[in-house]
Amino acid sequence: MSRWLQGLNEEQRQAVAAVDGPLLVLAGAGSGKTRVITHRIAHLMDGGVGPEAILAVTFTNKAADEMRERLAAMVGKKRAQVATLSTFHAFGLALLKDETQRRRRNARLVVFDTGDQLACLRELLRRVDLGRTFDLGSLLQRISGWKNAFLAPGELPSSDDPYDEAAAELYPRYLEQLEAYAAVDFDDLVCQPTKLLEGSAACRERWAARFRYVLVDEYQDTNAAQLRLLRALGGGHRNVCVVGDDDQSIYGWRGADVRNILRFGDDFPGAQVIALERNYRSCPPILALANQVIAANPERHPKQLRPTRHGGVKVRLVVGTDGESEARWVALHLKQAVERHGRGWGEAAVLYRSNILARGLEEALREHGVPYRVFGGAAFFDRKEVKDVSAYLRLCCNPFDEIALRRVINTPARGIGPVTVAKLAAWAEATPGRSLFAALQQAPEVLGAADRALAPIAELVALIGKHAPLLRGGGALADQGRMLIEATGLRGELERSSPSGKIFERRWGHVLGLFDGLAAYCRRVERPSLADYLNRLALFSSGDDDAEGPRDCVTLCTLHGAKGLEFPLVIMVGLEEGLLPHDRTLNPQANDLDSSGVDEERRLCYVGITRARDELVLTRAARRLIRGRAQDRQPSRFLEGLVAEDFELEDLSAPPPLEDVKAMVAALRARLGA
DNA sequence: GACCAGCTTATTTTT
DNA sequence: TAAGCTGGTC
Repeated sequence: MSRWLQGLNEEQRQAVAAVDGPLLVLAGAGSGKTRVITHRIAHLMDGGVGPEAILAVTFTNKAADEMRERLAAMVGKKRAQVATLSTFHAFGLALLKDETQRRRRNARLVVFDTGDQLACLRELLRRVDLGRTFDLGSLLQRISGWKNAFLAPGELPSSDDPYDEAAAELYPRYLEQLEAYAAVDFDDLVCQPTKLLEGSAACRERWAARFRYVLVDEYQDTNAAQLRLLRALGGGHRNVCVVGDDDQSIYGWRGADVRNILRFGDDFPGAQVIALERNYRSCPPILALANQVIAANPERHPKQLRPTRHGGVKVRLVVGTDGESEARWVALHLKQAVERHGRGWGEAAVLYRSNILARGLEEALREHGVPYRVFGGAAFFDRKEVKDVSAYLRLCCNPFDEIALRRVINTPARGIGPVTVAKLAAWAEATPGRSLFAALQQAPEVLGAADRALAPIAELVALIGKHAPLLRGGGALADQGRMLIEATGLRGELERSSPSGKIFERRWGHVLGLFDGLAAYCRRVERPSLADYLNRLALFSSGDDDAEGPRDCVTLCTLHGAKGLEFPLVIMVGLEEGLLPHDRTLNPQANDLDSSGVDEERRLCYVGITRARDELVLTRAARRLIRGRAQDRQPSRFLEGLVAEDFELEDLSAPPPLEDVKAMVAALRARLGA
C-alpha cells in the first residue's frame, strides 16, 4: 500500500486512491481537504506519474503556495516544484503565451487588472454619449458575464434594462480597445485558452497529453468559463478530480456558479462521488448548529458534518442593546478569554458580513486595549504610487498600452493637460492603426507647431524612447527601472504630495519594494522579462503583503475573507436581518445583476460558524444606527427554529429576571439600613 | 493644480 | 452619519 494512503480515514483514503476517471470530492468544512489533495498528488507520483503531468488548479495564489509547501514537505522540494500548481488565470496565461509562441506570433501582451478595465470603460463612456451616468462596476460585471458565457457582442439576449443596453453598447468597443492595447483582462485568461483548446484538436491533445491528471480545488467557486476550460482540458482522458463544498459557495455575486459542483456528474458522466463528512475541527455544539443552519437550503448535495471531537461549550447568542453595546461586549469577552481562560489573542477572530461593522468594533477594541489586526483591506497593488510606477514600466514594454500611457502622461505634472490629451486621442482614433503614443510621437502635426504642450510631450517621448529598449533588453532590469523612475521625477512629486515625511517614506518604500520584487524575480527566473514580471504582478498581487501585520492579535475579518481559516474562538457579529442576510440581497438595486440571493447568505453564515474550533459566539444588537438612524433590528432568519439545547442566550437588552431585581433591591435596602 | 462645497450613496473581493 | 466624488473657483 502506498504510504500516502496511511493515516487517512476511510473516505479520505478512497478519495486519494481513486486515481483514474472523474471524481468529485465533497469536502465539508474542516474535513481535511488540503490533506486529501496533497496526499492524492503524492500518491499519483508514487504510482509513477511524473510531477510534470500533474496540474492542480486553485482559486488563489495563496492557496497554490500553501499547497506547494505542503507537497514539498511530503515529496521533496524538487518534485513539488515541477508539478504545476497554479490559479486558473496563471495557468491560462501560460497556455496563451505558449500557444502564441508556437504560432510564431508576437507573444507580447499585458494583463489588465480591474482598475485598468474600469479605466478603459470610463474612457469609452466619455466617448460614447449614453445620455446618463452609469455605475462602471455594474457595466463591467455585465460585460464580464457575457465574456464568460462566450457571447460575442452580436449574440446578446435582448433586454430593455438600461444597464444591459449600456453595457451592450460598450461591449464591442471594449473588446476593440483591449485588442488595440494588446491587453487581456482576467476573463480572457480563461476564455481565450478555452477557445484555443476547443478550436483545435491538436492543441487540445497536446495539452491533455502534457497534463494527464487534473485537480481543481474550491470547485464551488468556478464559473461557467472555467468549467468549459476544464472540460476542454480533461474531457479526453477524464482524469479530472474536483474538490469543493457546495455549502461554501459564497462567490455567486462575482460569477461563480454552484451548479458546477451540483451537476459535476452531468459534465463528467460516470463520476465517482466521495463525501468527506468527518469534521476534525469543531466541537459538537458548533457542528450541530452548522448542520441545522445549512439544512434549510434547498439545492445542495445532502450531507452532514460529523464531529470527531468531543465535549465543548454551548454556542452563545448575545443580544446587545445597540451596536455599541454589542462591540463592547465583544471587547470584554475577548479580554476575559485571554485573561481568565488563558487564550492567546491570536486564537480569536471577530467575523462580520460587512466592513462597516469593523469600525465600531475597532473602536471598542482599542478602548479596551485589545490588540487586533484587520485581515484583508487595501492591497499593495492598489496603491497609487505603485500603480504610477508600474504604468511607466508597462508603457516601456508596450507603447500601445493606452491605459498606462494615460496614467503616466501628466504624472508628475508636466503640462500635458486633459484638452491636449483629448486632441491627441481624437487624432489617434480618427487615424486607422495609430495609437495614442503614435499621436505623441507626431505631436507637431497633430497639435500644430505652436502648441505649448509640444516640449513636454517631446520630453516624455524621449524618456520612453531612451528607457524602453534598455528595459526590453532583459539585463539588470531592476537597475534600469530605477533609473527610469529617477528620470521621471516621480519621487519628488510623491514627496510633495505626501502629507508628512513619514508617509512619504512609506510610500516610497512601496515603490522600492516593487523593484526589490523585480530584482528577486530576475534572480529566480531563467529568462526574465519586464513584461512577464508585470503580468505576474497583476496576477500575483495580494500574496506578499499580509506578512507585515503583528502576530498575537485578534483577527477582524469579513465572512468572505474568513473562508479557509479557522480559530479556536470565533465571534460572529451582526446576526440580524438586513446584515446577514444583507439588505442588498433582500432588496437588490436596479443595477444589480441577479445574485444567488438568500441561499448564498445562508452559506455565508455557515462558513462563519464552521471557522470555530472550540468556542462560538453569535451576537446581534436590538437596535442599531443605520445611516445615522436608529433602527429596531430583527434577529437573523438563519437563527430561527434552532434546537434550543445547544445554546445559551444572553440578552443584554432585556430586563433582568425578577429574582435578580428582588435580590438587588434587598441588597440595596440592607446597605441603606432600611 | 489645489482646495472646497455640495451632492450622493451606502456588500461581499480574487484573479 | 460620513466618506467619497463632482464640479466649481482661485
